[in-house]
Amino acid sequence: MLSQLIDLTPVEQRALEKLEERQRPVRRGAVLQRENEGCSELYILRKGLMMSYVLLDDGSRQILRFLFPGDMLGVSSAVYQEAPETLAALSDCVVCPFDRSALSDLMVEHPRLAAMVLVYSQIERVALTDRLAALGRTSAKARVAALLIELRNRLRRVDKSVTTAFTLGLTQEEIGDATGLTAVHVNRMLRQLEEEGLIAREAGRVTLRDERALTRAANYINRYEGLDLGWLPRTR
Amino acid sequence: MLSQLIDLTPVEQRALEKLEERQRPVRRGAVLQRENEGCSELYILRKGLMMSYVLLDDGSRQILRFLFPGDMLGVSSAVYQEAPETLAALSDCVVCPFDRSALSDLMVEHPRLAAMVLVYSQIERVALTDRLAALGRTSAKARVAALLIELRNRLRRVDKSVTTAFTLGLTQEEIGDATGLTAVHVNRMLRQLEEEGLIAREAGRVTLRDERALTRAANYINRYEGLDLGWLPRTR
DNA sequence: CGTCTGCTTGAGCCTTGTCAAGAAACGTGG
DNA sequence: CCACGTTTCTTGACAAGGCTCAAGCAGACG
Repeated sequence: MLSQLIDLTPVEQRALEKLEERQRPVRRGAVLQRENEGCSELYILRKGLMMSYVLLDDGSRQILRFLFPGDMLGVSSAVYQEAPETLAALSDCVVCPFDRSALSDLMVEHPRLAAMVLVYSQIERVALTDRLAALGRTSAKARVAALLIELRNRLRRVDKSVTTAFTLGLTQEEIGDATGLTAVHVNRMLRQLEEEGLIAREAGRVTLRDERALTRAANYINRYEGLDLGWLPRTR
Repeated sequence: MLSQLIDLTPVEQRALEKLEERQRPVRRGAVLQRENEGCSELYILRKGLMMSYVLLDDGSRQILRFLFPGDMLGVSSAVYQEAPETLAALSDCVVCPFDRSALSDLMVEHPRLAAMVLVYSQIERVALTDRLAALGRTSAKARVAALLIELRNRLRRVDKSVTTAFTLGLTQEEIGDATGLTAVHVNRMLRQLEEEGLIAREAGRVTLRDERALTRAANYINRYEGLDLGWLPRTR
């Protein structure tokens, strides 16, 4: 992920690889980090699909973000005594845990990587504000459409062969928890998108049939494009 | 802001002050940075209240964040060729503009300040996820209550004399654009909170009368507390 | 003094949620 | 490979929270 945005020097590459020295498998459904529990580790997701979520006290869940291979997990938790969100695996995953001190060392020794971590966290921030605007100001149909496009785009970053069809490894309840809807209503929206010819569905796979109309319905922006990183520090 | 979280060395303090060398007044209602326009400057807000928002293509607005003295503005815009959000002044303000390269220099020369910028952006991120959960999963009343508490808490960070009463310099339409509601419904919710004795209102001032009940109704968490910054790099 | 912006309130509607029940898919142990 | 239990999907009927439209009012400001 970090390495996809700029060309790294061999030294920087080695520093990043050092973060990924250790590997840990995580079973589907397992929780890597629980909200309100202490935790001083960060992770890089190597394989699989994860999510972060919070539980409200009426028991409802808000999924904050889906996490893909290459993503850095738990940065926000590292800043707090107790994790502000739960990290859970949606499929069998592999993560590379590393200590907060490793992040600290990285920032001292590789300012350009430090800047990249900041850039990365800003991309994530803007993606979150997009979702905030979606939940605050768009219809149920638009939110579901936006979720589908976003999932496809992020899958494509990992696997270039993904084009318009993909397996969405999510239940409709999970889609609802991400978009602020009920599972029942998600079902209705998917059906509606299907009836209108915007998507097709079969056996857990979704095909985006009219991407233009879908993007328009969703008012979606790909936040991994349009970056300007020319101002980053030079390599030491 | 950055300086409130940890003790800085004199050298670090001077580096921060350098960012605030220049000052620029911004009139109430003025726009400092417009969505989709180029922009290579960042700012530190010195005085006044600002907001960041996006406009959707049906013309509706989502306010993303309110900005208080000490906040760093435009970090996310610095990462993109075009600003992802608009920055506008809600009252007469003073900002200190500085160039992206100054941020870059800071990260090279003061790793601990670089880490603080990252910490700061993570606090903001978590506050955004709280709002995401509020919009996705809580009632109109809870959202309005959460906004009131958050405003009070952030005002108090700037001015310790603020306790339970404060002037909220927002129209009900702005509250609506922040909480994903219409101005009309915000009005009804404020009235309801008042009738239930949770708040009092007079002439633009709000008093939190039953903070415990309000916090419970809002399920609000103060994200400027509970930090753990022991792992930050040592000063060089 | 007139205009404009913001606040307030009511009536009716619409999007989304709730509840319920059956069908389909999935996973597991025998 | 089958049988069973469990999860997930689907659909309908109904309820409700929040939106729209509309109108009156109050205060700010030129």
